[in-house]
Amino acid sequence: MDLIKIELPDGSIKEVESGATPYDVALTIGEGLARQSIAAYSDGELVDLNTPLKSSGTLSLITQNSPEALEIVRHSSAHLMAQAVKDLYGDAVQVTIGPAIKDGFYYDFYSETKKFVPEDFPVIEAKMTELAKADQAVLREEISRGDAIELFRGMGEDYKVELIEDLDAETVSLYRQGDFVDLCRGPHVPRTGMLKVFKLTSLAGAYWRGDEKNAMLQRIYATAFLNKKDLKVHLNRLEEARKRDHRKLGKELDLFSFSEEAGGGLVLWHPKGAMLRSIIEDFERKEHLKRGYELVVGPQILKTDLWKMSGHYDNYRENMYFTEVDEQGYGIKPMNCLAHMLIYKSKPRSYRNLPVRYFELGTVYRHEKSGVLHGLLRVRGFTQDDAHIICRPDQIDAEVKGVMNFVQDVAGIFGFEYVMELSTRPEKSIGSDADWDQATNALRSALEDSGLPYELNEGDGAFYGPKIDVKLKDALDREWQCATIQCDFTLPERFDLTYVGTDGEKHRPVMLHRVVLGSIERFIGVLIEHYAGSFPLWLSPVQAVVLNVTDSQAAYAQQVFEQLREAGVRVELDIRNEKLGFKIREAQVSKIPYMLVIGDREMENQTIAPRYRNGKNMDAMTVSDFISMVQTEASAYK
RNA sequence: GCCCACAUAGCUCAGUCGGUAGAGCGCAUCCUUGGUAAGGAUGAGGUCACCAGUUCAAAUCUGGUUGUGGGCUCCA
Repeated sequence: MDLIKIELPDGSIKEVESGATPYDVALTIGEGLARQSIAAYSDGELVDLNTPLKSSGTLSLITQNSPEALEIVRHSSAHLMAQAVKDLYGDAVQVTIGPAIKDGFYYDFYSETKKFVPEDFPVIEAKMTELAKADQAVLREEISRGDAIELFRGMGEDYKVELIEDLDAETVSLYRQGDFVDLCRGPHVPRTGMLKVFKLTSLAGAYWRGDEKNAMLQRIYATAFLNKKDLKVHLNRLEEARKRDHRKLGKELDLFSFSEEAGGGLVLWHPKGAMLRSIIEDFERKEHLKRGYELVVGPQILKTDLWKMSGHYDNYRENMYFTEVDEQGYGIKPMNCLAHMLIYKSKPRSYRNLPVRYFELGTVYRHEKSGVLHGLLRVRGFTQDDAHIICRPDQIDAEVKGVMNFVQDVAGIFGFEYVMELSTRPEKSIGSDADWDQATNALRSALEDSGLPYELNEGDGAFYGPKIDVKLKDALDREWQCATIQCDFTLPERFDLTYVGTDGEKHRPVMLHRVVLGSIERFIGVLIEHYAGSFPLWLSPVQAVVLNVTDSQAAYAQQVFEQLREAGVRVELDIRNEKLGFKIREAQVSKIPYMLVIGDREMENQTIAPRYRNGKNMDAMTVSDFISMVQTEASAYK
């Protein structure tokens, strides 16, 4: 037998016989390590623990402590689940795909007869446990593409056949455990006995290959961990996240509601929610004016012909609401750009006056598919902090950077972490290569200048131009697009926007569509979850509540309340005939930052005794001292 | 829009086998005047989401509609 040299991460070299596996190598170091190992990197490539090593090279073992371990375990758990399902339901169910995902894994099944229900979960879990306890070896096998097609066709697994038919490779790899076989790249745990902690979580429909024209598959979501403790931590985290859910908090804090009578996806803002909105809108106007934007306001409906001219009628009609009066058709605006262009067009423009930056808190209506509505995060009527920057091509760069800085400033104030994505030219697109290059480079260089990481979504741009998307996460870590910057060459063309250049000729400007918060509704949804309902003082709809200890201080409490309200503090008065503890509790539960307690002592000294919502009592102070404290704190966005 | 599930008092939820409904909180009234997270008593409040159907009888079974939740597709 030939000997090969295997270099380990610590630099040491093991000599083993050719054909030895990573498991064998692990054994030479220690039995414990071998037991702990899940897979390995051989020359940088992920391989199974029982893959024969044919030549000298590097080897790095993936143990339970490695970051990759969980993903492999979950992927193997997906196979185990598929095996269990096939064992239980046989030919009635076809397997398709089952990857590991963040927080777990899923497997998609096709069946005409078997409808999975949550009651099946314990049955499937029990079968999985049984199969795992059997501790079957998980074996990799490589066969030719043709043989694989024949094999899966013989088994009646049409979806697997389709997958293999679309593969380029000469050979494909299969994984077998017991009598279950699945097409898979691997790697997997060496034995099913290594899968110990798993839990089926939910059931969902999913289109085959993510295309709504294809068959609807049944997806079972599940999760798996290396030990029970990690599973428990994960379940606790989900529990905590549910407490932050903006839909739950929105009801508890009386911020907003939806009504079946009004219609799905249409928000009813209650006084406290409307106050929060209004605070954010005031903030927005101020910040935009500071940055050279001008406020504009367009109409809520515009003639249908205009939507035809813009291309929305052809490309976006499904999402629009239309109305007709006096035989004239109107479209309710799903976007704000049209009015802004009409304002631009209302008079001749010179290169000297560019860029123009039109800002509007524009309320739009979009007919979103019923299944996608989600609290405030996906609605049908919403207000965008929308602006259109119409500029010369040579100004794109500076304008994009300006918007990026704006976005970063605002994210800093709210304390958000975010993910950025650059989406480039899709296959179906319009405009010249030069335009696309220039716009894409402008966006890219703004991203590079920010020094922050971003993802590249090749070919994911709008048909009219590339874009940067900024995504924020909700309590459950789902990403929601908020800010976006899009370059557009099409609409200026379609609307024949022009400016007179230095040469006295007409030129075509470029338009940037951009939002900073995105939609006020969505932003507030994310904001509620971000702060778990405990808004900083400057955002709190109610900043303070005046509480009297007994009826005898009611008149003084009333006087303090009025003094605060006049000073612009958002304050409430609670002089109900209740014990102080009760009132404190209510204020605490509604997450009001300051509780101002007034008893005989305070009335005597003409002071108030503030209690912060973290439970800390402050020394008594005069009302005017409290007012200036609140003003200082709020103006610093605290 | 598609798949699965769900819809009972203002809120959170119970309601067994088909025999027309309960709790806690909240609300109202009264008692209590109490110093930092729930004082006590009494009372009001429900076309069981909506529309059909099965049945002597439907909150309960069946179908449809609307809405909601988790996904898929799509998107701020």
